[in-house]
Amino acid sequence: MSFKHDLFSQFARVGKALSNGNRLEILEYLAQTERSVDDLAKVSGLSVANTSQHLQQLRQVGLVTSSKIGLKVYYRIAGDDVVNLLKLLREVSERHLADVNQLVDTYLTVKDELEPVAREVLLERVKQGLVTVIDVRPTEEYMAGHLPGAINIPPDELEQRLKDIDSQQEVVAYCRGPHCVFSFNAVQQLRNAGIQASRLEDGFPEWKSAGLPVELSD
Amino acid sequence: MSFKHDLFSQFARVGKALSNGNRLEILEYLAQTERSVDDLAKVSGLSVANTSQHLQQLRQVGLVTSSKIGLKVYYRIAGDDVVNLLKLLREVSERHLADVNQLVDTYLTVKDELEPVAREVLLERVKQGLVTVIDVRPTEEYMAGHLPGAINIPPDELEQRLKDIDSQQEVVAYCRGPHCVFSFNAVQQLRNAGIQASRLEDGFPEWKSAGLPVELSD
DNA sequence: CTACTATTCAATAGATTAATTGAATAGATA
DNA sequence: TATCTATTCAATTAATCTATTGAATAGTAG
Repeated sequence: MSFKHDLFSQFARVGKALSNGNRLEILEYLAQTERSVDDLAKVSGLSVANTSQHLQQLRQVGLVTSSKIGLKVYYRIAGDDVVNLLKLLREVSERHLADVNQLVDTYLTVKDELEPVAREVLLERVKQGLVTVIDVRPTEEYMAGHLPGAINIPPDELEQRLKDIDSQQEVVAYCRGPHCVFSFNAVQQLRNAGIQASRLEDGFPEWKSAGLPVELSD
Repeated sequence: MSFKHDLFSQFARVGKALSNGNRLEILEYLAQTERSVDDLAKVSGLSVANTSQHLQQLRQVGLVTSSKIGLKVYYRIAGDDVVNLLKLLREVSERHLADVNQLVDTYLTVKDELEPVAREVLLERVKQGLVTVIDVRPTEEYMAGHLPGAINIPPDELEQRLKDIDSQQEVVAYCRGPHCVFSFNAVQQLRNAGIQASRLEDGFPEWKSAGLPVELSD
């Protein structure tokens, strides 16, 4: 039964692309916005050659696409289904791998108290002007797309900008994904400042891939 | 940033479990029903020791669970989320890997003509008694769970049982999953016999994990 | 044309993986 | 108790993977 064997081998190629932590990290960066190779090398901390090789592997199985503009080669995620696959991979890991929960519990100690906000609920409250949404990702990622009405406060600017935030209103923070530490820290800081704050359950890529409205900056 | 690194490494462990065709095949068998090690070795064509090692890898990342009953160790899929992950892995592969489409086109030449039936549509028509549903998997898999009202006709029995099928009624066939050849072949045979036949879009595991009703035989 | 930048290519060493083989173990049966 | 069965363990080989290094290539700018 060669067909069955060949077919599973093909599916396994995609699994293999997801079998390395550095590639998964690169995919998370690309889920925020397209980036060039050395841009990705910088944020991931890998060498340029190594980053390039990982990107080529991802491209070979169709998880990312690329195009050359001038000197630079820009890579981007191939589609929303890839974002969904990554989301499900994280969820399955979290549900079935004890080590993941242990890590989350160790590093994100505030997590249990946080009760993340669901996407649909947030959208309604944003429309009614009842909530301030802050995007705690780096500005370049915010610029490439963010939640409607969200204001951008990168992690290192939060402290000095606390005074600009309406302390009477509820604040919801989000960043790259459900395990991105930026939003956990932000919520912690906001609460310490006496502001009612909570975290969005997922990050920007999941919001976007769910087909919810997205705003661009130029 | 050790947390981020460690977390992606954990997710990568699950990816790694999905990075081998034989393991994916084993997971598909387990998605039908729980099975013992040498049972799986037989259906997959792998050696027992090799099968055992693959199963241990799957268990280590929580994709399957096991329990020993008497001499035998029975393995089963850890949850519906694992079935969904496999489904999405297949879909992403099919959408982004040209090789998959080429394989499907080569081996399942009838595919384009088939227009698979959607699950919800089928459920309605089954309730109204408008359609005969046949499960073309091996009997042991059928026994462990099948669509409501489906009759079991394993591939090698179809020819001799063609005369038992009401040729006035529409027939829908399904098997292990969207790429399982049994149902393609069955539809072909049925059509050649002048029966109006089509394929269910997915297989039994996807039906079950979608929360749709399932019937058991004893 | 030359120098520079961003990316890819090619070769390499060390680590990991898959499958095989044969032995070890746990539980059932005679 | 001795034997049989199902599974796991341990050791091995060949193949593959990751990251590093330095060179090659394509495009840009002076």
